Amino acid sequence: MTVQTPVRALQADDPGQAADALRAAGLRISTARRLIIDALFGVVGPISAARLASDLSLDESSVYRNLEVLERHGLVRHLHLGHGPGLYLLAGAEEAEYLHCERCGAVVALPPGELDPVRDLIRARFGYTPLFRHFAIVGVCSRCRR
Amino acid sequence: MTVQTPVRALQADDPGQAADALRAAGLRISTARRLIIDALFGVVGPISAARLASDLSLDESSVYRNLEVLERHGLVRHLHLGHGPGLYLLAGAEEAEYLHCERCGAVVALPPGELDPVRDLIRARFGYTPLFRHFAIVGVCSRCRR
DNA sequence: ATGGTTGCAAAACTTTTGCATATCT
DNA sequence: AGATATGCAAAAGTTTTGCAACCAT
Repeated sequence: MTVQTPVRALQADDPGQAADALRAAGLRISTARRLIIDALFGVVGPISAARLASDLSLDESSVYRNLEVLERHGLVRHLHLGHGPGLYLLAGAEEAEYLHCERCGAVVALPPGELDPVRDLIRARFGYTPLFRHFAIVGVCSRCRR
Repeated sequence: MTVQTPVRALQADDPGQAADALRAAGLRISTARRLIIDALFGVVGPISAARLASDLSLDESSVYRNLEVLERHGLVRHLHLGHGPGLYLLAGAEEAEYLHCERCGAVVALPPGELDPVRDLIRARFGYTPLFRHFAIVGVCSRCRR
């Protein structure tokens, strides 16, 4: 119901810029925070807090707290593919939206804009503007559909 | 990833029919089960297991187990509006799909078929068939969008 | 030095499971 | 009687919170 607004939308193309932006915002760059930032820049897709914690040997609570800070400052966002934990990824340029096959688990990241016709159609017909950014579109891919 | 298939799709227009159908399927009609069925027929929209348990003075585990049985037999389904607990409702004729405003919490139930053009558009462009039945479309309603 | 951060522990929240008892047929 | 369902307790999975110790600035 309540949507957190970023304190200020930071942006970064690499871990160094991210750290600088955070420092400029008055935040510290602890070892854990740097590890998490590096991991997010180094990983391919969205990743769970549990996996980050395990990969980086950090406490999950610390990972969640860091992700929350990074998210509040606009460097990170998270999404839900369906059931299971939230998945975190860098915010910014590539604001992909996701399709998720609930049969085989396949995930397709759509470049921004690809879903605009869908959004327009739903807005025109129902007066709702869907935000597929936070909750993926769940369905079945063509292969699983037989 | 795994989708439970109903043992056999039962159908019922009232609590009595539901009970008969369950009995015919070899299940018992306990007090708790009858209460839950009655409540689902008596309530307006989707309802959480916790609310059912509290309203009916039943244990939550019993409610979840009953809902799982009813769901497996095709009398009940559940959906997710976003964060928060799953919401249960009668399956059957009115297989509505839902729009959910994440600002104000408004929920709109769309009659079956209303989203078909959207489904077709997504299938045509991306080779995915969205199933908006289990995960609602989350977005902002026109009023909240200003 | 001081205040932000960390790990650990515990709790909150949703859902599942084990088990002994009670209930339905 | 016999199988099924119930309540209670506990656990699993995800996320949040309290707190003392620690570390970045």
